[in-house]
Amino acid sequence: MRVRLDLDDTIDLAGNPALFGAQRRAGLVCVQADRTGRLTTFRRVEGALETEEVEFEPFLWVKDLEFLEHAMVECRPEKLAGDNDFGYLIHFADWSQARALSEHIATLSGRYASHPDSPQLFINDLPTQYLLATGQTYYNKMAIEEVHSLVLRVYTAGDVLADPGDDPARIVAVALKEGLDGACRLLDDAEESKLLWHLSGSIKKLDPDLIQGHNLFKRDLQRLEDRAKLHKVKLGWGRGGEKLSARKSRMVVAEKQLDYRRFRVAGREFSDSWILSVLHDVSGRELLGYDLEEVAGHFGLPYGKRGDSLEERAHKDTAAIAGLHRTLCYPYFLQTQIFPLSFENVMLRGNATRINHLFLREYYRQRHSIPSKPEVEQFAGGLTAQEHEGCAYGVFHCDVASLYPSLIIAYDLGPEFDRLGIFKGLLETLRDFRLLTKSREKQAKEEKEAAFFGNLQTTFKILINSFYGYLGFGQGHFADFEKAAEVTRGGRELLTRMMDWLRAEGAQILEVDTDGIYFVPSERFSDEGWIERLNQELPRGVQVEFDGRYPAMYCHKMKNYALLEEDGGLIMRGSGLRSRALEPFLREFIEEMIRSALTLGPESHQSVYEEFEKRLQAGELGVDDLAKTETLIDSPATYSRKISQGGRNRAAVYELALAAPRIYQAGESLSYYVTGNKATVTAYDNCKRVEEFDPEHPDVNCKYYLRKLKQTFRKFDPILRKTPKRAPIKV
DNA sequence: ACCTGTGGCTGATCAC
DNA sequence: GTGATCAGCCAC
Repeated sequence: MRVRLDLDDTIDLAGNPALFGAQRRAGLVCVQADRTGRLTTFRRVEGALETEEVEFEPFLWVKDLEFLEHAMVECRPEKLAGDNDFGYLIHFADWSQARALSEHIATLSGRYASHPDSPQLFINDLPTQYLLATGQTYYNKMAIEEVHSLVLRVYTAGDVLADPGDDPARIVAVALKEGLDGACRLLDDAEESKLLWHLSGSIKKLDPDLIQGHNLFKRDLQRLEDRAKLHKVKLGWGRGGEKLSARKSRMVVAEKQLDYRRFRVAGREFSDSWILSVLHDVSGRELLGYDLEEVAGHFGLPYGKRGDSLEERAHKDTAAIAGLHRTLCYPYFLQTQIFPLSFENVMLRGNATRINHLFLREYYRQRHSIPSKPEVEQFAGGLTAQEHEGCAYGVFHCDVASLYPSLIIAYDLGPEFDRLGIFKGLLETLRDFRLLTKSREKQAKEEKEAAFFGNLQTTFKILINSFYGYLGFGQGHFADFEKAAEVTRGGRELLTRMMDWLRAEGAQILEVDTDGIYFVPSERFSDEGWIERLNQELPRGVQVEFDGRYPAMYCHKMKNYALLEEDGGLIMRGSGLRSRALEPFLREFIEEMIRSALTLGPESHQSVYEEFEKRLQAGELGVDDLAKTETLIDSPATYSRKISQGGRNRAAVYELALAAPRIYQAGESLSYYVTGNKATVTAYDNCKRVEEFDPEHPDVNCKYYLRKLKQTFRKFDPILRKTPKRAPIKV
């Protein structure tokens, strides 16, 4: 019996319109709007594509009707329930009327549509409006393989070993691969314009719903557009032959701001595993760069090398890209069945924005008024504490399961203006579904089934954890900073009570951060019952779990520690211990010192220092070990502007990016080493990119790195020598 | 026209 | 040298 791997057969979707949308029609793979505002939907039914022109009335929310008076727009206002600020919903016969009124209101009020105090709430994207108003979502009742996807990879003369006289930007080949299992085909016409023409023809013939690539937006599509422009060739990739187009866009991922040109084509979606890798690495923080080689290598996928033949390389690369997408897209594929957003938008927009759309959809459905965005306020976060410095032995770790979601549910900390009260309900439903999918994952007999439920479980977890963040999200209509502050305050109080209880039981607390505590137990922790005794002291609705034990721990600073595992593994935490910006040899040095101190005893790390010093002096450390790798947070142009305005200090990465032969963009990283022959040099004046290193004429500043090594040793040495006040308890 | 949050450590630079 | 500040990175 075939197990259908889709959401609809797993959980009660019909009973949860706020979470899954009110209409679960199957197979939607794209919603497209043409310039005049006509809407077309594309569906996969039994593998075939069904195209349908649909009728739809666009809409706009407003605070009051005064702006309608002199607007020459045909529309139908509707009074909404409740007393929230956006009390009217305006319906229009077509998109141009909706846009006209939005612009009219913007002009009259002097506030652009997305301004925090704007009197209008306008979703400036017709397909999104359609999904939101109809309660439909993409990919319903579909398995991920049923979405017709096409991997695309462009190769230029610069990528391959071409004639020196050849233009490195010339496209020599484009590789295409249908889905995970399709064959790779290579378009390699010698005449570039013919190649581009063949490519458009192939895309039309293969008719993919989704075009996948690695660095698709900044690399492949940009290259294609540049060359198409040069040859005056049209890239008519749309389902009706429409041209590829692009607009400037920006994405914020953790501290990085990514500027890119967002390409789009009618009737199809784009997916870029470069962007997905950056998003993935926010939690993993293991990748030094996001090129295909690095990312594919990280996920254990073979990829093409420069020396390979073009066929070989294209074959491997497209397979790696398809594999990357299967892994990285899955949670987004599932989320696309939840949110009223296209697959592209689900990938490219943040968690809190997505949750905002859930609210808007349900309030639209129930014809209820919507609150204005709140005033942004600062609020306190989680509790952190360090009560021990140095080494400790026989360490326990306990933490509160889903701390913030539990507090929100236990104390009903939903947004004040959520008059329909859907916030808590959504959270409870998600929590229940997560438990369900977790158990289905465990029961699964096939690998595919386990992967499906695993991904579903992860998806629910991500969503659950985003709800707290939404409360403190200034752009969310239902954000509530007071409630966000209550949640964190509840968390701090709970942690404080746990710490008090542990101390009273004779434990020595080491490190505390937000929802978990590392401590050295007393003899009263020798039986498993202690966790229950602790839970009895805590409020209902929160659950503390025993998360693990470690033979030894090194406490360096708050949020900076190392854990020695039973099997000898060493877990490093914190920017001071594992930052990617640390030179690899220093990372290794720090790790070795800590390992030595924890396993062989304090003072043993002295010999690690001596060994590294010797290796450095003997020139045994290569430039890759010494080089620093840093990310350009701003674009080099932004950096230059800040420098000229005196807003920031100079930094080596940016100076090198500016001096480099190619253009660097925000979000890219660069490796460099320090040159010169004095121990103290200004890095940004004495640095070189690793690519520029010439082994024939090594110019690494050995004195500079020896000094860094010594400084690092001096910083760690006194802390590594510290041992606990008392001997560990045998438990 | 886009954007989940707060807390904490460290290195580089600069003003003194 | 020292302290302040910024930028970058990381924990949760």
